[in-house]
Amino acid sequence: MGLRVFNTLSRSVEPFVPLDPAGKKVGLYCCGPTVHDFAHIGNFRTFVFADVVRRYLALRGFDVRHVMNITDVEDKIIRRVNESGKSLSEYTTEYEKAFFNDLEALGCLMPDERPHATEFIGPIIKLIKKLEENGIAYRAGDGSVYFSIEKYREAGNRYGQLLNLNLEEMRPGKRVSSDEYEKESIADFALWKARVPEDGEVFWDSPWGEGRPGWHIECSAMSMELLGPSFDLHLGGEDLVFPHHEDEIAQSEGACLQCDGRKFVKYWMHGAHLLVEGKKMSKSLGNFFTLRDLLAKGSAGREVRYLMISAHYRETFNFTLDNLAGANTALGRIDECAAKLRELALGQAAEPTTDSPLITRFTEVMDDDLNVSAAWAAVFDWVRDTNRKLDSDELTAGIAATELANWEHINSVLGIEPIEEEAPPEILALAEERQAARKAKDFAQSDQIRDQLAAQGWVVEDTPKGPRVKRGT
RNA sequence: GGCGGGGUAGCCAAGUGGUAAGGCAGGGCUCUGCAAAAGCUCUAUCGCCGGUUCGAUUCCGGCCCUCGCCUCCA
Repeated sequence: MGLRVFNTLSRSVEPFVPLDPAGKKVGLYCCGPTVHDFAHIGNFRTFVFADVVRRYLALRGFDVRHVMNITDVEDKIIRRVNESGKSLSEYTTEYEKAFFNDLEALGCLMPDERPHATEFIGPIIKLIKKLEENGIAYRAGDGSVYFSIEKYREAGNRYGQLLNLNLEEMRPGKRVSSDEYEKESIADFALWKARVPEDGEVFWDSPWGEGRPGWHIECSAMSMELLGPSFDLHLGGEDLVFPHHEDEIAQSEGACLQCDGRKFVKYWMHGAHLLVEGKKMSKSLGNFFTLRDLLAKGSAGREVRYLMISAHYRETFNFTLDNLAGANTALGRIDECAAKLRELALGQAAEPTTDSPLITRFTEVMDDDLNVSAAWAAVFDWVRDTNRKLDSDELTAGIAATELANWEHINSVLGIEPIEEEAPPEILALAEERQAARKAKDFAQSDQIRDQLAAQGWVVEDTPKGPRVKRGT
């Protein structure tokens, strides 16, 4: 059995078979952040999810090309740019930098491509022109260009592939009724927005005059430009299913760059949102967190990551500060176990044994639509089992090296950076001094030294083989 | 109003037609000069009510609660 994933297109779990005839290359696109502010932990759940997908595909032997776009032009950004008096790029660069810092702190691998919307104005225009040629895009009185869902349907396409849509029954929301765009139908969406005074200096020339791209078209243009008109995986948060992803399909398939029977995207995967303390994050509830908020409270990025991938990606996850505090303990057990194996292995190198229970079980549950919860259960069962063997001296250096390699193999997916720090000489000297005091049964002295070490952030453990010093409180 | 997820121990969270993984927190024990670490061990009848079944937490129906989407949104 190979990897199986839930595809939003079919609303079912399907075997994952890449488009590449050789079954090797996989194109993966994940809608990235809009850099108008610091991203919050809810945003990051999606990006960590994408990172796990990418890493697991790699472990499964696929050659993944991971693309994550940066939306660096849209309404909110333009408003803030005008308020701040900065230029567009001055403004967005700051948040983009913060975003990638946070992404790294969360143990995410850098996406292979990180395209900016503003760098793809050419391909965006080209795509809109194609839609115009196909009679699916039209110009409105205000100079903007819209996508006509009616024309798209008349051309034999289906609008509403990712969800059941009943446009006639749609309840017009506040935003729609107050909408002053001159579009023909309420469901139509902007491909190109004509320049208005509020846009300030943010605009580009186009065949339709000065303006800027609509939001949905950016992703269609960037993904197809970098991954081709038909690619394997498109990820994003569940809220993007409609309209963003549905519109991406419409634009891309409406442009007919893959009208040879292929689809724009073969598998759509959506990550569920997270709640904080059982509630939707909101500033007034005091449960709105960015990653830097949590780091400032003393959490480590890997603890946040662990929590984010402790639950299945399709389930709403309840993020609590209590559980975040416990993540440190849980990860510490893994560190501890790995550190003991490392000591025992004495630097001996080993290859992972793919038939080990740990790897077999891990792969089996991850193949089943990425059941990370079950994967963690496999990890912790392995930790307990390994500790037991360690305690009873059952492991040889060679086996320890292999077990360590096995863990590192699956950790290439979990992405939990080990915390390891060599104790500096003065700390080791103190530990030796304490050991001497213990030998002399001067426990008052040895305990005093232990407190001294603790004050400097080091914990000393007395094992049958002598004292061990490690980081801790 | 339409559509779609959920409700499993103090918290988080897997899973299954044959009485329930894992993590955190908590209790007991072993080890230890004391600790720490580690190990062992204890703590749930799976929202409510019916139905199907030899047997349901798992299937069906109803109800209650909760979350999301319905053109800002990860």
